[in-house]
Parts: sequence; C-alpha cells; structure tokens
Amino acid sequence: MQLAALLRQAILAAQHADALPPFDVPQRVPVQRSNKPELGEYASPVAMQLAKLARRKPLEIAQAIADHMPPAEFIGELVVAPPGFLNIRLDENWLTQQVETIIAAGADAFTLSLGQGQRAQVECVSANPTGPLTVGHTRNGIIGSTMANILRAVGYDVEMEYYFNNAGRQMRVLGQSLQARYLQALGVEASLPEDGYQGDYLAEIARELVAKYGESLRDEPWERFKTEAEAAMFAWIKRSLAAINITFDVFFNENSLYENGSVWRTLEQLEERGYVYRAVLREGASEEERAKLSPDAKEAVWFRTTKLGDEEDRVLVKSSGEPTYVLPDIAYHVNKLERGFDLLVNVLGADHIVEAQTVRRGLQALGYDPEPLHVILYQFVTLIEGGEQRKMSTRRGEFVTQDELVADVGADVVRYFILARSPSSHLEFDLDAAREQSNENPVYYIQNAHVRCAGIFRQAEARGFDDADADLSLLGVRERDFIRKMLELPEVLAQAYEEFAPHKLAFYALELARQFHPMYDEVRVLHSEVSPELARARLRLYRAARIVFRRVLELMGMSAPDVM
RNA sequence: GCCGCCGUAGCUCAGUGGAUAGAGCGCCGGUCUUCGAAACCGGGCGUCGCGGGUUCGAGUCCUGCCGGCGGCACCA
Repeated sequence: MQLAALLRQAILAAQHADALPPFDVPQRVPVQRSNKPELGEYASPVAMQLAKLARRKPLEIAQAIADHMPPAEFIGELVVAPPGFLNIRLDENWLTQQVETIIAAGADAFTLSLGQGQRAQVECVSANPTGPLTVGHTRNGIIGSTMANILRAVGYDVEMEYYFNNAGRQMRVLGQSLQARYLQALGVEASLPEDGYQGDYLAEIARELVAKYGESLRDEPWERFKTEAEAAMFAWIKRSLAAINITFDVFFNENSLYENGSVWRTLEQLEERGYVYRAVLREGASEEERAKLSPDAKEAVWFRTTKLGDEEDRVLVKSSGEPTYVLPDIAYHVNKLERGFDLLVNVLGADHIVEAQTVRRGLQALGYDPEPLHVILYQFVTLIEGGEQRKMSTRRGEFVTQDELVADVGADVVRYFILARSPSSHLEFDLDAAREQSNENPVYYIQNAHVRCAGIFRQAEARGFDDADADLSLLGVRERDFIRKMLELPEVLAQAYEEFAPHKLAFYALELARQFHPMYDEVRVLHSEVSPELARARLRLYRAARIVFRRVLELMGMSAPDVM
C-alpha cells in the first residue's frame, strides 16, 4: 500500500520543515482499514506511536504529518482525530474510476507485483501412494494450492510439487497385499501379509489386473505388483486431486536422491561440518533410555541437532545402515534450494513439526540460509455429523476418504469449508451444514453473487443494452461502498501472502458477497424506473463485480457458475 | 513430565498493539407484478478460559495457572 509510504514521506517532510523534531522514522508506518467507515477508509495510529520519540502530543504530531502530506490523486481527505489518529478518505472520483481499472484488467484484476517474478515452490499433499487420500491430505492440498494461487496473484512464478517415496517397507507391503488380492481374484489360496492393506480398493485393482493380464502375472514377484499398485494409486490420487482443482507440476521421487548419491553426500557434508557422531545411544540419553537398551544394540549415526538448539539429537542412519526419513528430507530441501527457488512453502500436518525443525537445522548445519523455507503447519480435521465427532485415524483403518467427502457435499463446498479456517485451528467439518444447499451455506451465498451478475448480463444482452461510455459519477452510496469492498482484495492478497494465511481469502469472499446482495436488491439495472444513463453506470459496476467475484472464487480454487 | 497449537456470542470461527470486539449458522418476525428469494429487512447474544505484568493503549505481547488436541521412535 503506497499510503504508508506517503505518510512516511510526510513525516520526513515535517521534520525537514521543523514541524517535527528529528528522530529516526520507522521504516514501516502502520496503516489499517478503519473500523469506523464514517471517518474514512484508512486510519493510521502512527502519531501515537511517535509521541515518545518526538516528545510531542500525539495530536500535534498528527497535525504536523497531515500538514506535510504529499498530494495523491486517490486521497480525498486527511483528518486528524483524537487521541491522535490520522483518518484518510479516498477521493470519490478516483474511487468510481476504479470500476474501469478493474474492467480493463479483466481476469488479471488486482494482480500485484510483490513477488517481482521470483520463483516460488509450494510442496504439499506428498502422500505416499499406499492408499486413497483422506481428509487430512485434503486440507493439506487446499491450503497448498490456494497458497500457490495467492503467490501467483502477488507476482511469483509458482511451481506445485508433490514429494513421494515408493521404496520403503510400506510400499513392499502394498505390493505384497496386491499380489495376494490378485491371486485371490484368480481363485488361488493366498493371504494378506502381516500389516497388509485391508482396504477394498486393492481387491478392485486386482480385478482390473485380471481383466487386463488374465493369469499371466501368477508367478510374478511382489515387485511387479508394487509397480502396478503404485501406478494405480497415483492415477487415483491425481484424479481425486483434480476433482478439487489441485494439480501438480512436479512429482519428486525420494528415490532419485539415493540414485544420484545426494543422500550420502549430505551425510558426508554434515560430518565434515562436525554435526555427526556414531553411537549406540544419543549423547545425553537418560538412565531410563540406557536401561532399556539391549546388550547387543549396534551403533547408529546421529545428527547433533542439540548444537542448533534442539532438545535431543536425531538419528540420521539406523543401526541397520538404513537412513531415517531425516537424511533424505534434508537432501531434498538442499535440492530445492539448489534449484534456485526464492521462496519454498511446505504444507505439513501439525504432527510433523519436529520434522520441519530438523530439516531447518539440517540446512543451517550445511551452511544454507533456511530463510526462503516457510512451513505452514495445519491442525487436524474432525468430521461432525449429527453433532457427533469422528476422529480420523489411518492407523485404525477408520478414515473418511476425500472422494467420499467430495461425493457427499461437492468439490466447491469442500474447498470453501476447509479454506475458511486458519491452518493453526483444529477444523471441525460440519457435514450437515456442508450438505445444506440453501442460503444457510456460505458457499452458495458467495457463488450466487456471481450467478446474479451473470443473470443481469444475460438480460441486458437480450435487450440489446450495453454499458459503453458509462458515467460512473451517477453511482450512489451503496455502489460506492461496494467498490470500496472490491478494492480491499489487493490488501487481502498481500496479507494472505505475508502471513501465509490463505483463509483470509475465504473470509473476504463472504464479506464481499455480504456487501453485494443488499446492493443487488436495491440497485436495479433493467427496471422501468431506472434512466438509461443510470442503468449504464450500474451495469458497468456489475461488470466489475462479476470480474472480482470470479477472481476471488478462482483464487480459492472454486468454480464461478453462471447458473446454479 | 517437556514441547507445540487452541480457548472470543448458544454452535463453528474471524480478529495486522489502537477508537464502541465481529461474521456465518441457529432462533423470532416481516418482504417476491419488472435483472434469479440459494436473496433482502428488522430483532440479541460477550467476565475475549483465569490471575499477574509490559504499554499512553492488550482479545492481540510477556509470565504463571486451568482445560482441549497433538507431538515427544533407530515410523514417515
């Protein structure tokens, strides 16, 4: 917002003119949306904050700033109010003219340049292909993909990435489970391995294999079935994600980090920098841990994270010689940084917090600046139905899949309900509310605003009416208030970006619709009592409104229907 | 026990250290002869978990309790 910059200039100018004593002017001058709209759109409490520095009364400081404010076309009025607020009102002509600015920008309306074309990567979902996506993954993907949309809108070049592991024990069990299902489908006696995957989906894939290959896979090793299972699972996962508007640019296989040697190279580098030791037990282990140790326990390789503020050191390589997830994870993030991204966003469930910290410490230990890496941690999802809670637990095989949820309430509702919560809050997904297809459901309330705009244009077109050469000064209070609301979008975007808070978009969308519907009722376009000039101006406004609703819905990954 | 997140209206939740704390839902009552009523209009709801502290100013920052959830693996 350039208002903050102007206020800063005004402070400097006031000092220059001896209207204010010399002091260091803060880089960031606070400006906020006024919560008293009758006093103007924006308010700044800066004078009160400077009172101590300047050793003057806040009111005097505010007045000095106001007196030296550089002129700007969008500022209509700047008023000082006790105890020291600076209230700024937008210029009315500038305001109505923004309708044209929005229409001219069209689908790119309110695109910002904060990212300056820098490269950002959003890594999210990253579920291993062992089963269908659950609602936990859904929250992950919705936060990630919306964040990606926001980053694009503020001027980043964005890539979506999905990280997966198709090599571990889980995948072997998956392959063996499918093998058993395949043999069963052929009528051969076979049982699932211990800890095998119970889900019906493997039996289904097995039937498809029979249809495709007949009995020819009968003597194939489990590895063959792992490959088949993985392909089927990924096809499924991609289909599920596409259904809620999530697509990826890159699927990154953890295994490639082993193949190109970077996992072991990472270990060597950590060792060279003195962050590694080999021991049966971590340094500083308690007596209790010592006592639990079996006498023939072998050495593991440890990462001395305590040197970087951790409570205890972490294992890099198990005594079996196999790395834990920590080592490839660090190698992976080194890889991300080496690919030249300026910003790395990683969406993780709250239970992965230690993992996030350890990766960060790994990068630090290797001499990288972890600053570009930002992790969005989100809390768990609970489904509520009939007032009862169901907790998600993959371990107990008691989970609701994303597909079930989407089939139940629809993709747009899933996206909105999940987005409309701060990631740091536990999410209670109320199925009964989500199923509601009426004004009780904010999703339809928002989308209906777009539908109503589309309706106006259908009618206008049918009557051969257009909005060329509209005189926007004819717009009334309701319309102007709505324009004010539309103009908040860039601020919402900037804030959602800076705070990694995609949910702000959802709340804004509801507020915008809340401002729209009363206007729609009152401000008619194609009505016998509305003069053609006025109708043109209003139609022009609805054209901008339609653009903004479409823009907001698309940023949230939702559809902007013309009819419902 | 230690660490993290959360605690704001009946419910689900917003709330960048600033002015009189908000929204949706729920509840009650009204409104369709003209662009879609999935809408509009009116009605009330608060010890911001509790106690200290910092500040000109605290729901917001610090601290101690209380409660809910999660994490404390040679699983990922």
